[in-house]
Amino acid sequence: MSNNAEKIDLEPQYDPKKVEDRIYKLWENSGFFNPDNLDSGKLKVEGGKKKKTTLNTPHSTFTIVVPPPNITGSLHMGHALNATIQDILIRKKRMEGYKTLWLPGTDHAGIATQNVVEKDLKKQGISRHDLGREKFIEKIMEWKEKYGNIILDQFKKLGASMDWSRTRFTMDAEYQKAVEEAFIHYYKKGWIYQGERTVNWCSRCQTSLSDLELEYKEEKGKFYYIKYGPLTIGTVRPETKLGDTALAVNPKDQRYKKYVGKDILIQSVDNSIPRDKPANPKEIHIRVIADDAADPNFGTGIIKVTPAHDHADFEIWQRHQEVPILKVIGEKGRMTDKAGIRYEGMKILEAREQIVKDLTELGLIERIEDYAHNISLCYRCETVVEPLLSKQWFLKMKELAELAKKAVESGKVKFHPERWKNIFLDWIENIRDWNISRQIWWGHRVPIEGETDVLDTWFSSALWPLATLGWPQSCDMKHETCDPKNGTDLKEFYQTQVLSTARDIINLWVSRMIFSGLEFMASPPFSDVLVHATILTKDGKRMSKSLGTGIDPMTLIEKYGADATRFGLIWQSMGGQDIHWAEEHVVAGRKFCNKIWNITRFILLKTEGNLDTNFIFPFKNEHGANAQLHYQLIALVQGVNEDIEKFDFGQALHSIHEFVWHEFADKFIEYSKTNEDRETKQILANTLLTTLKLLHPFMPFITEEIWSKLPIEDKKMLIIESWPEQESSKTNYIG
RNA sequence: GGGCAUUUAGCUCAGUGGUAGAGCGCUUCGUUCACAUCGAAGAGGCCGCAGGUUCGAUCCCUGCAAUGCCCACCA
Repeated sequence: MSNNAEKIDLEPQYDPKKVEDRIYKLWENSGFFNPDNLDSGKLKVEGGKKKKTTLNTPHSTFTIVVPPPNITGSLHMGHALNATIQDILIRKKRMEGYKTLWLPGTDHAGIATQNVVEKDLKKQGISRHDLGREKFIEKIMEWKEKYGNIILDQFKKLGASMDWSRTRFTMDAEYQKAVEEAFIHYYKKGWIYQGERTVNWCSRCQTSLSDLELEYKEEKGKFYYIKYGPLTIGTVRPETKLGDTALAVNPKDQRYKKYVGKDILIQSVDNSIPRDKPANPKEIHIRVIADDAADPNFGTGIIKVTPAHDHADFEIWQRHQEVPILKVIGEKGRMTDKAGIRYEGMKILEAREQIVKDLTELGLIERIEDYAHNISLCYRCETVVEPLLSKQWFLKMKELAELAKKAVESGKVKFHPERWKNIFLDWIENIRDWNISRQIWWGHRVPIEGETDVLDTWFSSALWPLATLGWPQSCDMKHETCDPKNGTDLKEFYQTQVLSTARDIINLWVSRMIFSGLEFMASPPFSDVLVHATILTKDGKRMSKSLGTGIDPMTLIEKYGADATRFGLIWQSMGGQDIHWAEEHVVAGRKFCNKIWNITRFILLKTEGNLDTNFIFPFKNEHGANAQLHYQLIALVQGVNEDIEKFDFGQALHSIHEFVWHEFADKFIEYSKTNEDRETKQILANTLLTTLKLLHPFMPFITEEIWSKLPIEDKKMLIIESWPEQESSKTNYIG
């Protein structure tokens, strides 16, 4: 054997560095990432028989659109896991003979990107206002050219078999057309309106935010009891007192019945407050109204109504329009002139401090209690978000929500694990109109003459599965009228199959894609939503770059190789449970690579480079080691197929690992050292080939590399080799 | 205030109505020609707590606790 060792072109140890980039280039050059180069003719469509799977795949295509990462981002562990999962699905389906499309791209990420570039410019002492809108957007485009594709290159390092010829960006010219088309469509339907309402305002980003773009933090504050004439009101925000225009009590509250509908006299802290006709500048009148929003059991049972600075108060105002509205906090987070000369220009917290002092001096503070409550923060910069009266564009959600709800309830869209369906339903059933305008510069302009606002980033990403496939150019709004001559992608690949994503954007993104697809294409954009695990630190904490608790997947790939990294990620993905990240499983992955490598080495040496795969039933001994291993392999193939269809990737990988290492290597290979008959060698060869195929979606680089070194005639690349199907136990896989 | 998830070996996690499993770590032995990124053997668990159902529960039911995550306009 030692003579033949030289013929066997495998070093004793597997080195991913010598393999990965080279193999990736081979794949790219092969063109097999592009479905146009895949022949789906060999796909077996069993006559009328529906396979029992969770995937609804009646077509011969299999499509996944990648959740487009922000151009500001770099790959984090969540991306790496998600990309690996999608690659497993795509690679398996490709081997099964489907025309697979995995469509890559990036999101312009309005606020996030604007913030990053602004920060960058600030280092040079430049503000976006110095540049002006046009120049600033040019700067962003420059920035995008430089850094925007980093994350896509990182996907390549991970082995992602995406069709790069179809890479999309949400600010592409065609994509902008799609966004415009969608807006106009809604507008014509009367679902888009402009209105002055309280919105969530970030005073740092200088824009409104939707409810979903908020984060919450518990804050230990004070609860102030303030005298209003004969009454006492509790509040955590005494500075909004300056914007009070009414007091509300519950209509059933006997204590305050006599005040309802009457004006009461209160002392003002600043005689410059421009109220209506103050009889005495130091005293103002305020109306007491009855409204169910007041809970008699909370605080004193009285609400101070500040319509311009509180969502609930705004709703009260909508029911009692005789009440005036007074905007005392401005867009920059400072008190306005309406707050009075004494407070004008102060920041909110300064004003709060000052007014508490002033009220105390006037003897108007009854008492102060400690109080814990949630404050809202901007999800992009963590500034405290203010409810603020503002003129914005809104999209009516009633009918769109109903469409999406029906699709999910009827099972046209399935969530995996199923419990995430409830997250979607809770949101969609209590939905409010969507504030779709943002007061930033980077994004899709609201397509209305004279408008300076841009659209919410999520308005455009809601169209991702449509716009990336060519909508609306190739399609006249209705699925039936798609003209394949204009753009075959939409017709061929829509509806896509699996949408794999992190849980935190289920409503921000997934829900909105569902109703967009239903509205514009009359069918959901995907049949299955796979909500993957969240990767946490070993202590169960959130991975955070700023806290230094994040793990960089690129570091892992550098250290252990991409296959080992993928192994570690998938090994820990069991049933969608959160992952408390443990690097030792990547170590195990690297060891497993080496094991597979050496199993191959052994078999090539053993067979002297002549792989004999011509095994024919029956076995010489149906109860012998050869038969036993073969039947175990058949069971493995079936289990792995079932597990992947159920999205139990971790389970599938555990099964393969167990078989390869402990059954194949530890037992059978040891057995084969003393049993050198032809049948044993055939089983060795067949088992190797089948396990390489099974492993390819999980560990694509090493399996492709090994495959390329196997002495087999008329060999295809492993990436398009036939996937081991579940067949009867008396069938030969290979051949 | 609601809801969801988790709680099993030192660590990260599988698992089943009937003497508990993996990976990593640890101990001992092994320089046999695939692999020391290896092999063999081994130590190590009142399967969160308290009740209940059952002949029998880690697994089913109830309650509790701890941790994490979502949602909610209680001023």
